[in-house]
Amino acid sequence: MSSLNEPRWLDPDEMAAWRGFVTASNLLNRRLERQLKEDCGLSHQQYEILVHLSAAPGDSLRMTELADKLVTSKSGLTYQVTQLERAGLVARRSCPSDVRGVFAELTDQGREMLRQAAPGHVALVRELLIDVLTREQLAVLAEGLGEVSARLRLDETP
Amino acid sequence: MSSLNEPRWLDPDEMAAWRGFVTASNLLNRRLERQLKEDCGLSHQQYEILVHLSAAPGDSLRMTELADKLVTSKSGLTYQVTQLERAGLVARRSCPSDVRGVFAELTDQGREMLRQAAPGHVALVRELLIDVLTREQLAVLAEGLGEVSARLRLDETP
DNA sequence: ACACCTTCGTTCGAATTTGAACAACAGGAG
DNA sequence: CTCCTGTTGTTCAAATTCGAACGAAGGTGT
Repeated sequence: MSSLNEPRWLDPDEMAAWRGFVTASNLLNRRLERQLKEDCGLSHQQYEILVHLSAAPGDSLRMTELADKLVTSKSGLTYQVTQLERAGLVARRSCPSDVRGVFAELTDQGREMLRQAAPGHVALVRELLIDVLTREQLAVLAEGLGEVSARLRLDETP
Repeated sequence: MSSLNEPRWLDPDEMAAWRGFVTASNLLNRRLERQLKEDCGLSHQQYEILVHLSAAPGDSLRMTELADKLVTSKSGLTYQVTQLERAGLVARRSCPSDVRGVFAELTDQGREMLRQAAPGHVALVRELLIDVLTREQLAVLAEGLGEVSARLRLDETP
């Protein structure tokens, strides 16, 4: 009876995992944000845009595709791409096969900015997360959170 | 030579862990945000404020202490507590031992809101994260990210 | 060709977040 | 006591975020 009406609360271990996840995520974001801003005047989100573009064929991606990779809203991406465009790091290019489509493309200046920003960022990610964990912990994290992400992606657009 | 100038980039396993962490975090936040907003009109941040208050002795915490637990800025907390105060879920109380101090205290209405909101929230956290992972994965996550959080806390205020 | 439904990216207003600046106070060294 | 340094919470302007609404275009079935 009670098991049907009462929710299954988190036991101490589960709670520790959940709180650890939330707290680590917040603290990390905060720290990376600060470092990137001071170091090269970029927000973490802007940095990630550059990263995803540089990893894409032709250093360019459709707006929607990029928004999906970043896990952000379309309007949020529109805003940030506009900012990066003003800074000369990204350019918009219209899509040949679809008049509605817009490509965000990394400029030479954007590539150079990324080349300059990446080392410090990666070093910090390493110091704060990667090098704190063992190889086994990293593997578990990758597999577990990969699965979590995959399932979340599926629920999004069924 | 090059090892001194070239940063240690992330190998595929490390990258998978890092991307998994960032992506899962974003997707989860997004999803929880949506659910809480629809379900009871609260943001995730506001919900967490209620949670931390209800877990504190006397259902109340100093503003600074609460901001630390939430991992947010003091000004951000001031804003959100004001919102919750307007909604009648939280009340401000001045501190007896320190004139500058302000306690945020959970009201009866706030307790009731939390009682109503918690089941749905916990169920979703379970569905999207906890129940997706094995007991071992959860343990690794708790320990690993707990350590990451602990180290980040130390750097914050040296 | 036509209606119909979906997709694309942007715009808009509202809500939120942040860091810096601030005033008021606490606490300790001298 | 008196300066000096650090803390506390708020205010402020600026930047960012989101969802809903939108116009425009793609794609499909008839």
